[in-house]
Amino acid sequence: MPVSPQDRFIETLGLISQTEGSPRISGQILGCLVLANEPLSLTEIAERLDVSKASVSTNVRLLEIRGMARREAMRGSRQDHWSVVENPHQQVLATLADRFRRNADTVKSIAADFPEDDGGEGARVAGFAEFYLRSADFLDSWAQTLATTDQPEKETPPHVG
Amino acid sequence: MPVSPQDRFIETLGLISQTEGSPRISGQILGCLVLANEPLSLTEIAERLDVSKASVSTNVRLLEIRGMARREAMRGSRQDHWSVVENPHQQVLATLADRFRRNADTVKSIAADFPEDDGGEGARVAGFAEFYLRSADFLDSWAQTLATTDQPEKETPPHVG
DNA sequence: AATATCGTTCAGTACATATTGAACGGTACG
DNA sequence: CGTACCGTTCAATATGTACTGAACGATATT
Repeated sequence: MPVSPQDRFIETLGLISQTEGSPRISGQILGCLVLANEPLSLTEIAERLDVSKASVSTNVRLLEIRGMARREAMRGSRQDHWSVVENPHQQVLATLADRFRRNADTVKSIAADFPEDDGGEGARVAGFAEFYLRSADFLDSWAQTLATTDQPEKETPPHVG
Repeated sequence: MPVSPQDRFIETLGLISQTEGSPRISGQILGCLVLANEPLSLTEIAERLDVSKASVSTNVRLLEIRGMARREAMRGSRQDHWSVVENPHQQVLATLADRFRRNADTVKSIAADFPEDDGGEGARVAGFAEFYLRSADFLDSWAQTLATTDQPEKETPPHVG
């Protein structure tokens, strides 16, 4: 009994998610939404993945925080429905950039506490901070690239904002 | 009793490492090596961080695999000594690029298994694969940037190789 | 206003893995 | 050839957290 391409995609995204330090389920949910191409209810997702609704509730909101999923109200239904945003990766890169920027701030303030005659310790720490800062900038420009390049694949540019 | 900037730097790198899904100790070791600016023995690292030598052994080799640390033989000592490489971040970015490339391959092969009349499912999956592939390229170019820009900060370009 | 239908929260469990102490193998020294 | 010194490996433990079932609160319908 070979597994379907759909299941393999979902499972793969779950594994990738886990490798990157996120809950496996969040990746699986993402795959689910990508395949569906239409808003899915919390119950539908839970049944599709065979997990509890509590997990779906928690993790779909995690995706929302990361800017990858969006909650939508469906006409004629009291249930919340969820779908992927236009450029899910763009959003997650921006989030990642924020994290790097925070890292930069933290390390930079530490670097400032080193005395002058520290034999270069403070300078090396500051170098780390600079890396995080430049990384954040780089990630942002990358996200920008995705925004412009992925757009044409949609037939109707949504002109968001 | 305020903690020293050194300790805060080490602890911060440990936290960041943990956030990114790696063992905390590996980040702490990295911080240790950065501050030291000279090769440190396994025992020295273990005592500095107050952790077991077993952990240091395992995690310093993890840093080695990621290309951030290098094992060095010190004249007159039977002990292995460890130091950070010139551009630790450059190496880790390249490693990350490899991972993305593997993700791209995996997802791409899954996308190929979708039938023609799948309502666009296969195309969306392929879009994911393309993102991973382009991400890998982006990471590589980023690493390249670091290689050229970080070099001047050293007074004597080591001319490794 | 009462009831039903949601989504969320919370305590508890299960699970993965980071970390450790002790045993092991290998290599240089006497 | 035995001994001491390293680094690694392995089984066991500790720790963090993903996940679940059940209780809760809120909202819409009747």
